[in-house]
Amino acid sequence: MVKRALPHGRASRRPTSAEVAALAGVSRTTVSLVLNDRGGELGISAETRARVADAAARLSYQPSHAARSLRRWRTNVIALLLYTLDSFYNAEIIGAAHAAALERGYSLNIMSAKFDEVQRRAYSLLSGGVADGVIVAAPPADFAADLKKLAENGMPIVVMQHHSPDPALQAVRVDLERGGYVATRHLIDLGHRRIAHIGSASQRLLKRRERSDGYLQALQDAGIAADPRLIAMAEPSLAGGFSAMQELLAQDERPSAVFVYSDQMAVGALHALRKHGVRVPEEMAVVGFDGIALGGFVTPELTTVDYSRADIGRLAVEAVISRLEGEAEPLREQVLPVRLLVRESCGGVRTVSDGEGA
Amino acid sequence: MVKRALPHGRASRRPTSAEVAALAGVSRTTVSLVLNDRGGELGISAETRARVADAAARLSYQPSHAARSLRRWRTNVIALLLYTLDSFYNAEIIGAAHAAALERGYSLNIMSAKFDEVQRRAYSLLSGGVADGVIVAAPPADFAADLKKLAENGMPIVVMQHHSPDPALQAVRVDLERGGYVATRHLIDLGHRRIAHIGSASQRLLKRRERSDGYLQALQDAGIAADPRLIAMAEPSLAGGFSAMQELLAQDERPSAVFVYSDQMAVGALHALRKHGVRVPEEMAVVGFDGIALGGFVTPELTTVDYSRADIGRLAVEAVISRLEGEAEPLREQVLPVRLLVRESCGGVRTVSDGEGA
DNA sequence: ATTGTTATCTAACACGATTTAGAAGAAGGC
DNA sequence: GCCTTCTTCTAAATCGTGTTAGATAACAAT
Repeated sequence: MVKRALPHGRASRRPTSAEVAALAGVSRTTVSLVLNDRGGELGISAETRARVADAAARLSYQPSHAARSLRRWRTNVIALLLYTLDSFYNAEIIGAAHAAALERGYSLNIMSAKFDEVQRRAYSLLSGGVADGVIVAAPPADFAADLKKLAENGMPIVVMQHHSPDPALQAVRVDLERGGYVATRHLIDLGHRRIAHIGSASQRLLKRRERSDGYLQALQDAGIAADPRLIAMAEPSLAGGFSAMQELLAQDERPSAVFVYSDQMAVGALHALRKHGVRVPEEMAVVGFDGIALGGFVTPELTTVDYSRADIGRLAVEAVISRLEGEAEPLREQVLPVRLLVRESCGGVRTVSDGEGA
Repeated sequence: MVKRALPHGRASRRPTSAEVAALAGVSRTTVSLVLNDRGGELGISAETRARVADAAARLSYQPSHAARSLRRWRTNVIALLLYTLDSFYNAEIIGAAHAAALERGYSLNIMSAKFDEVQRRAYSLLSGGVADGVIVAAPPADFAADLKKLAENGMPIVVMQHHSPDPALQAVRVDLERGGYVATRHLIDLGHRRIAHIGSASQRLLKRRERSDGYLQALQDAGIAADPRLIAMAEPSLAGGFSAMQELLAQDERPSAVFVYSDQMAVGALHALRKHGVRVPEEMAVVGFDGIALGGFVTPELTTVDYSRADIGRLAVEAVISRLEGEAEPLREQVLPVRLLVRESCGGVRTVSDGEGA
């Protein structure tokens, strides 16, 4: 055999199935059958199977991902598109998604989709077939249109946490409206009437404002008129929560309670309250959203709307895979429940909801 | 042309370069040359180029990632292996890395490498050629051995933040020893003698304990004997910092200051101090590490050792790409500086170091 | 001896792109 | 008219794998 010079841009030579075949003294077909565990049914003798497996191990052969997915039309990769990687809850979602994917023989490719340019790149990668399916958190309208195109080409796409922006996309979402409702209702039950809301400016891009809708509904059901001056929007970050709270505190007639879009913003808001000498919960009750670990490590400990991040990750992965393997009729939407986690910052009884406090 | 049934596991049909060629009335070769911007030099007329580009756009043609990387020996993907996705600073690293990669025409594939099984999977993916290069945060010894094999096969591998565990791997690291030294030295200069240290249990797996070494060196230089009872190790999390601090507070003779492995642990430690009624900084000075945003939103605001997360991400990506494109002799190691960011929790003067306080 | 059956393995094609080597035609110089 | 040169394009090989259709040999049944 002539040893050619290394072609083109290749730095080194990985072994191919042909080399394994040569070492084992069989054909490439046999190597492929054995290594894909189809040797038994297709009548490759146990002795040959062992010889092939041994040869592959000796060369530490690893099939080429590119060649395999070109031939198989399957990458066994699921893309996970996230907008922020700076939230504590993402780690739980990703961990559970990883475990679920691994169990079924898939890998996760996490992509950031924070900026427009990265979204365009993600779209071109995905339509180039870099993954078999996609899980995505709330996509803005223009990106959702791209994703819809992919879905129409047969790629399973699951929207995570939020409502699906389009019927072509499946959803594994959280009952955010109910979360907003329960949080606000809790504050009402504690006697508050002037209840403010800090929302996320990013919601402007989406059609629905799920948490805010729950807030407004709870006020309406209690016969309290919503006051637009009590609603502040800001970036969903620590700094955003901080500045939104400062805005609320600048008002003549301050609210006595506030429902905040996320725990992260709520931590920023708490810092603003301390800076202004406002005692929590005595002068201002605070309820956040998400149930992140950090909420238990601030003073006062943060009351929040909790839900299972792990279930989101796991169910989203399973939804993609069951579509890919055509196991069952896919569910168009799965809705996960929320629960109010009462700690210190709201001034209520310290429990884990489901209970019916005074 | 006969329309075949869709082969095998394929859900739908994406257009191929052959279809673009047919629509434009040219050969596949021409399509390839035009779409890869080699049409000019290789004498494809402007008129033909326009026709091909138009046909590709009309079909919204996207080259198959698998076929292209099979042929080119290049995926234009850089893998980014992270151990924790729950740290606030990761977002900055990833954001900067993304921007740098995009600018050079590469994409980032973020993989979690938190669990052994995921590490094995990551290794098999990488040796299957799923990416052209790898950026990884402190790999434990067994995984580092795998990475070394990849490096010896010619794959560029860059270790991020920490010392490289092996000379075969490049490093873009932070001067963690100096950070530990500066932080501890600051506490000494403020008059503290009993200075505790909360470290990360994960360091046990690594050869070096960089921050801790700086702490010990500073004590030694000041003629203070290190007291093993003043060193507590725990998981690098909020809860870990909380429990480590509780351990330190249980001692007969409490320290008057503590240098903590990370800001995240420090926030947990601050919560423990408040629970025990220990005033910060009056009764206990605290210095963290990393400079995450959260440190500015806790009470008291956290003094910390800061460094540029963005530079780490950017330089790591550039190191991988310059190896891939063979531009220059690669640097075996790049060391980024740290700076002490003095806020409230240490009781020192509020500045941004570089200054020489009293 | 022929035919059929079973067990085991292989030759050759296909996947979709890039690239090498060279073809076809026009233009120009003699 | 013949040779060279340039411009513009293409046929065919190639990357490493998976898969289809069929080869070969051994053995049994008739």
